[in-house]
Amino acid sequence: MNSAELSAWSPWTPLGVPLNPHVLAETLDGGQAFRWRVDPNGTWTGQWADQVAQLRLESDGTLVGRVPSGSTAGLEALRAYLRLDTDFAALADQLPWRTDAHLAACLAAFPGLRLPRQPFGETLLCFLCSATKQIVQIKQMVALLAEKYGAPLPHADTGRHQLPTWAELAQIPEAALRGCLLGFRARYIKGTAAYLAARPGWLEETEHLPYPAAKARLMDLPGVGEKVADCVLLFGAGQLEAFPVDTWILKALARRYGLNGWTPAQVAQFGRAHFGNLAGLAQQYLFAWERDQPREFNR
DNA sequence: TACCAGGTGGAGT
DNA sequence: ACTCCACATGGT
Repeated sequence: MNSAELSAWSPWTPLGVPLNPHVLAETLDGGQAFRWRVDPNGTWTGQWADQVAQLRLESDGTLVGRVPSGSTAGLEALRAYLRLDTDFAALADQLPWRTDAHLAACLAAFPGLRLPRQPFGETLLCFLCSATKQIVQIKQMVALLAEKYGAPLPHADTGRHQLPTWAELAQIPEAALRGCLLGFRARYIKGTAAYLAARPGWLEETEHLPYPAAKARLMDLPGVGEKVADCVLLFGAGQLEAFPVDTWILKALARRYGLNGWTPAQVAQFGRAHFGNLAGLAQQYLFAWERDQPREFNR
């Protein structure tokens, strides 16, 4: 990054939430979002919609952020993205950690973990890319989609792009999508783009439906099953009751709760019953903790 | 080299 | 309703 780029940012602004580096990394780069990168100095740069922002931790643990200097609405967009008006510590305190020692350990391991509110359509796109892929690989696919097919960002320093909109995706041949390392997921994305193109307003309506109705509608999309629908609603619509069951959650519940051999549907039902209406928040702690275990204890 | 990855959809029981 | 498996491709 050169000095001209540096001067294009607003001053660093305290955001009022204490964090540690581990939790910040888990929040931005732990499988919720796929468009944040950290430089060797510990400064994170991330993008969503037509926004770009930077985050870093002061030595006292204060989270500070900045946005492009010409972007007047940028700081408010960053606050909304991070849900700074939501007290996640208070929400976590409502989880049944007092009677669940493992959950208590997960909460203690990631103090201040939050669930950013990502753009709904982008969240759908990212999790359509996610099937049987590692997080680093999902990031790569998403980066290629933005680079090759997304509009340049306003206020951007060199080379930053938005993700392509669903209308734009509908115009891209499936073979071209496969050029973004999407593999068989290209067909799902193409099919979803066609479905949405034929139904103006469908996605916006779905975003604001109650959880069960929204989930049912999302599952009409090709490539969207229970898990992807729950991720889209948890990370892209703020539906904290959504409880995505992926391979890590299957492992976590088998090992830490004795649910060996349970199917994803059974685990999902257990999650709702045991963790309650904030099950999705509990899920994120369990997911983070499980992935954090040393490999030799984690296969 | 095998096995795994923030799964889904379709075919065959 | 449940089980099995193809689907692409890179990481570990």
